[in-house]
Amino acid sequence: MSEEHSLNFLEEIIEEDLKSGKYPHIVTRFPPEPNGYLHIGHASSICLNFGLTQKYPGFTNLRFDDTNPVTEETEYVDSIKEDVKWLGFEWKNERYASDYFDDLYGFALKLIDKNLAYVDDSSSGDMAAMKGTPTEPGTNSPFRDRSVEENRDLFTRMKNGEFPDGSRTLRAKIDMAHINMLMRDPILYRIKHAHHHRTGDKWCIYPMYDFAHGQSDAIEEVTHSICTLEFVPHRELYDWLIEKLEIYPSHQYEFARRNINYTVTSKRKLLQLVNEKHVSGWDDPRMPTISGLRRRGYTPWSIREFCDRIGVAKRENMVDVGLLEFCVREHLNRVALRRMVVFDPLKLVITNYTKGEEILLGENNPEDDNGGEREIPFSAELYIERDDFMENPPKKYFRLAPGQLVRLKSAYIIKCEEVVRGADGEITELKCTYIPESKSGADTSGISVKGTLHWVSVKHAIPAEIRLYDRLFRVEDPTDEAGDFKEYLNPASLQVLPAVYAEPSLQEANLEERYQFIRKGYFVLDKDSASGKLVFNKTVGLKDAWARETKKA
RNA sequence: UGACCCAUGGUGUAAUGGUAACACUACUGAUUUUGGUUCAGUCAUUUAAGGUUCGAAUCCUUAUGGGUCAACCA
Repeated sequence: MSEEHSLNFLEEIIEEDLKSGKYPHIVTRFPPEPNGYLHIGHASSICLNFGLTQKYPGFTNLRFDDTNPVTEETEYVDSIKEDVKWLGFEWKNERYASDYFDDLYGFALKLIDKNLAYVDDSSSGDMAAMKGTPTEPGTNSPFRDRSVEENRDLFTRMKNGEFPDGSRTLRAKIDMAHINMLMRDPILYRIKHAHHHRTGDKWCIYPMYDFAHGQSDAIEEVTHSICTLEFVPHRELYDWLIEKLEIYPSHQYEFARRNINYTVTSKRKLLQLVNEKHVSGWDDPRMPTISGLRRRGYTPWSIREFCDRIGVAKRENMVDVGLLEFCVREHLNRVALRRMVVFDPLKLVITNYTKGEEILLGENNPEDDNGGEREIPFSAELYIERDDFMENPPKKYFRLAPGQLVRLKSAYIIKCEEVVRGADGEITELKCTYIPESKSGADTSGISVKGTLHWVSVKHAIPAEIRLYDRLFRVEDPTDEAGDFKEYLNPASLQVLPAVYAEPSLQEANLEERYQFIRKGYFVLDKDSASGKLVFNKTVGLKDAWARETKKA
């Protein structure tokens, strides 16, 4: 897809490692926690991890980081697998941190035996107090010097369920004065009498992230464990545990997560939007989730292309959503079937058209020579877009106006002869004449016009519902604003047009196909459609030079 | 007030001591039976100040700015 641009910093590291013979092949993993749906930010990580092993010898595992049973659910596991597949990637092994709970338990025992871990009876409040601050050292827990035997006994009993939640933890014995807060005797295991989505009620103690992630990497012999920047301070602990446990030396590398403007990419915040019904669900087409983007009409290719274009680096960033839109337009322009749909109808009668009706042919896609054509019924009574007519047009307006010529797409050139008004002065109808020799594809009129309009025959039009979307938030970075991020939701992010007029070929619309409603934008059928009821989502609009022009004036 | 990470056009990424490049956006213009597409063009002395060097976006120092770290979350 994308050939030879320069290497990102991870590719440089990997090429170095491969060249030096440090590894014969590489192993990466994509490690989501199944506590929410994947979003566009995850797509970067997915494309990175899977992309690396497409480019270099090796493979990528899908590993669920399911160490916190109270927030994790099978529903999320299923959605994550579906999304990764839909994006076009295949994992070598499907693994779960919970697959390794027995190994992890053994690792904990090993640390205890090496006198590098201890059971602490302190409350979380006490532990926080003893932790110190980034500028002040912490103090040792009074339970820090228990004997190996006592620690073993207590930890075993923790596992056996003899103690209530929160009463004890297993901590690494490192250094309470360490400059890195994470090295101040981090918690390794905590007691949670909770049902786990995979291990059921087998365990009542669960490992913390730091005691599961790196160890799982080591078990799978992951060579390059890639995560986001906020884990940089964890790397020291990651390395310490691997060293003390004497397990496979996986290495952690960090890159900057991708932020996109006018949205949020935090599973916590997205969950709030879902739970508080600000959106219809995780797959609401306004959501930056993979499932939302899919329903919105984004293609896997466009998302991969987007991730490819924004690249990988270590600096904070805010990517313009306009680039995502560019990527999807780029793809849809190549594949979308052209169709005509009138959103806001104005009736147009061709007074000199006496043939009754005829079938015209329109190309499915001008970008595709093999795209074929579809039939479009034409008659004397048509609908055009209300804002494609102006009684007193400004300069450079080359749509329809009294006395002005315009082409009807794939049909004839017409001229506006008369404006008909209703009782309240509202324009109700346009009377036009057409030029019979100007038929599309067989034009012998010699007339050239500036404007081309889409239209639909009144008698043949079929109804459809259209859902238009705008950005979910009014501000670029809702998280950066004062107050709650939800105060910045865009109240006009969804606009429903319950009954537009579509050309009849759209009767055959299906979920897989992408459509360009000519001069309107790209659309995709929504799953809410039923037989006899078409519902379309707007994926993204066309670039609109005229709108820019009018805005300037 | 500590430690760590980062700093290149409006945005995102290149340039690995030797002419600041590519893409998006924006703006010009050409083409066009979608005001779409396509094509051509325009838009930066690299946060600042010193230093090393024949030569610095790149190396060093300091400053400034931004981010991260005190969850029994990941």
